[in-house]
Amino acid sequence: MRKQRLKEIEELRNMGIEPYPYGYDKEESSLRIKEKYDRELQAGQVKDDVRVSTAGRVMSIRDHGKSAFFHIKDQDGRIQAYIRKNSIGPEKYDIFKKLVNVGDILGIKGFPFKSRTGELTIFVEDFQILSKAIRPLPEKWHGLKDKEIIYRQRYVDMIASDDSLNRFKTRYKIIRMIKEFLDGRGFIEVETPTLVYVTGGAEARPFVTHLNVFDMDMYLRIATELYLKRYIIGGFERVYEIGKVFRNEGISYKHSPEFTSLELYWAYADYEDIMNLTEELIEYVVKRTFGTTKIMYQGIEIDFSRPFKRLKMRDFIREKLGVDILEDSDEDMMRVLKERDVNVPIKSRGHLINKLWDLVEEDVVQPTFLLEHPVEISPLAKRHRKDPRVTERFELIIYGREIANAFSELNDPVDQYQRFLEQSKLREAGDEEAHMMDKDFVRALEYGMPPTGGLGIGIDRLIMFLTDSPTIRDVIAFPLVNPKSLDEEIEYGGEEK
RNA sequence: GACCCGGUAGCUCAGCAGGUAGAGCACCUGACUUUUAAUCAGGGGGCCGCGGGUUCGAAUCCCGCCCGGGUCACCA
Repeated sequence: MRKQRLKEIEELRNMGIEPYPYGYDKEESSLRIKEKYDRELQAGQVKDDVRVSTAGRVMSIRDHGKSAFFHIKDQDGRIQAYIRKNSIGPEKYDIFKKLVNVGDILGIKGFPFKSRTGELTIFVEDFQILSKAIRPLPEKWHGLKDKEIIYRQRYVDMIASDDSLNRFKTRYKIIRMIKEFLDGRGFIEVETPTLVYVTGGAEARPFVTHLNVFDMDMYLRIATELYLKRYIIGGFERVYEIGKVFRNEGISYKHSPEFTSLELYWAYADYEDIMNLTEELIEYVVKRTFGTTKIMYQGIEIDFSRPFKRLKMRDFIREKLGVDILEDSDEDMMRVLKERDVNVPIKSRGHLINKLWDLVEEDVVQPTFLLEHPVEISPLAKRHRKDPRVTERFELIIYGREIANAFSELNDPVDQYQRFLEQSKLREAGDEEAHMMDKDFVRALEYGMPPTGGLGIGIDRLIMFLTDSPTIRDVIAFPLVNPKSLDEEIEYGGEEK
């Protein structure tokens, strides 16, 4: 088929038609044209006192001999066009019939009318080939189902599936809404390094790279936290960054080695303030994107209206499993785990608590703030002012998944140094996910960081909910895939095969 | 990492009691001036994921590998 298309391109050039011209005067989108004329025209009615010009990819052609209907698709949707031999002239019509195929990019000019069946259509008076495709599109009815092609060649998926194209448009909108909200609250969007000397702000294995000028290993950031706090120390009071972070770990429906995080830091605020901000932010985004706070995710209705439920981690686990993570012994907790067939080597009390939580987290479906995690599992959070066994921390749980993590930030340099020290010991003992000692960050804290509340949101996971996507790969346009040997030979012209 | 399922035409899939590789869409040729999965007639198109084995003969059976999907485990 490629051979056939390459032949056609040659034919076009022989006729003096450039199959890859430089531009086109696209005046209106398919959507705009429909908005303008759809209501005013009745089926069969013609509006030939106006002219429209648009462009897009040919998605289907229904040839009737001396006339043809076809659809073109652009960023905003699809629109039908109608071309007729006696209107456009036999030469041009012949070019359309023989040298225009599904998949090509076409510019069309003409006037709007409504077909017998009532679909707004452009009566084509002139067209121009803007790009010849030499590969065929996927099947028009069943579309593209092969996940491998969907992820490896997302451009094909976007062409074939309006849902896919729209999903990434929605992603853009959601991120824009978040920025709009935060800007309105006086937050300043900043940038921090992606290449770092030491990683921190999360527990994760980093990607390692090498800097030639200093002949030293460097890392890709695993979080933006420690640099954003340096902004706060420097004098900024409300900052945020939306950006990629990298974690050299497994891939799953909710994990990607490269993902987008939002982190924000708010001086003089505590975790209560952050909690209020978080639910306002989420509600705002959902409402502005969908016009309602209720959306369906995988067949279940999720209501994002404020206030979100607040639930103390201790209370919830006690209620569900009958064990108290603050009062009961490790043995008691172990017993509960064993009763539920969880048999894992226990590394620490914190690990036990995490495992208990894993047993109950899927019971939390509607947006819920999980509060006051024990100190053992919250190394970066301040202790609770009323109960030193827990921290001023919350996670936002939706559909059993963590969407956000926040706390009153630790700003005591001595305490921070101690925690780094403990972490680096773990690191030396082989724990690749333990924090590295970040002496410059401790030094920065020594200059004094105001009391600060911080928030991290997994943007991709949030977008999964808002686009009803079952896996994170569906909301990352070009997800990481196994490179696989590029065995496809690409040949042009001449050669026989 | 363990287990399960899959990889056949550009796409969606059938074929798997071992015996010349199929359909629909797409493509090419022809007919058709309001179709929308247009219709009708004809035609071309395949390293059956890769490598090995069994066999007179393998898309089909056996072994290994690669790639993908799912479940569980690990991880947060």
